[in-house]
Amino acid sequence: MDIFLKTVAALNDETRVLLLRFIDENGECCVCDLQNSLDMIQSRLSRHLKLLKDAGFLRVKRKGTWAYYSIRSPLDRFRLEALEEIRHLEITLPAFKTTNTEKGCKI
Amino acid sequence: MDIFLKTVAALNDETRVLLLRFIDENGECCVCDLQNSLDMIQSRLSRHLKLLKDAGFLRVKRKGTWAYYSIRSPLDRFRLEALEEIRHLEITLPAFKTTNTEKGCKI
DNA sequence: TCAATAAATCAATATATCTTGATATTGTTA
DNA sequence: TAACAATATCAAGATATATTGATTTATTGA
Repeated sequence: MDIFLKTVAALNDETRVLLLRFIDENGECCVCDLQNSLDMIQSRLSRHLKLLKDAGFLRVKRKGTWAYYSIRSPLDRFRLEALEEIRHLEITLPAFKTTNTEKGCKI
Repeated sequence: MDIFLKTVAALNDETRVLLLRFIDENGECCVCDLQNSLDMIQSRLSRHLKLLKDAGFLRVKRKGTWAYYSIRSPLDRFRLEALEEIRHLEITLPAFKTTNTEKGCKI
């Protein structure tokens, strides 16, 4: 029950649905790119990314000070169905905006 | 997005997950039977049943003053997957307790 | 029509979640 | 080691959701 509720709670927020969809479409993103692209402040992003990670939707890879978030794979059946549902939502996604390319943030 | 969030929000509560599971296992239930079986007060039940109905999980049939709730059918893919997930949760369900059989509450 | 019953709704309070700005942590580089 | 940058965590206030008891609505039967 607890794990199910945690999974469902992670989906129950517009910001997190947008994050899932954005990362699903754009692939691995570092937090700073998400900040740029989605125009959210860093603490807000960090919180939601942690929730999505703890609920089994995302994984993190660290390279130096950067954290790269991507859709966890493989996803179990229910989480995959949820993601599939999100893929079909009518959402206008903002464009991917990166910075710091010189320094190596974008892979 | 709104419908998806409404669907997910309906799942995001222990009481409602229990209700779905109970009605799924026992079939059509009237509110008074749910009160008896789940030991919940009526206003609380009524609220959660409405939420589940509005989110597309339940339907209501009225007979006189009684309201019989059952799993809506057919369910779309995502709701069905959610229900399937709930079917596999380890929950100790209380026994079905009915009253008023003489009067016609239990069909 | 009136009383009784089932269910829905409302109002108040309690609890949980989200947002923000500030601070802490971690890793990099000079 | 010190300064800096990216990310995570914390604390406070704002917003949303859940619970309860009281009230309302709808239906039945005397």
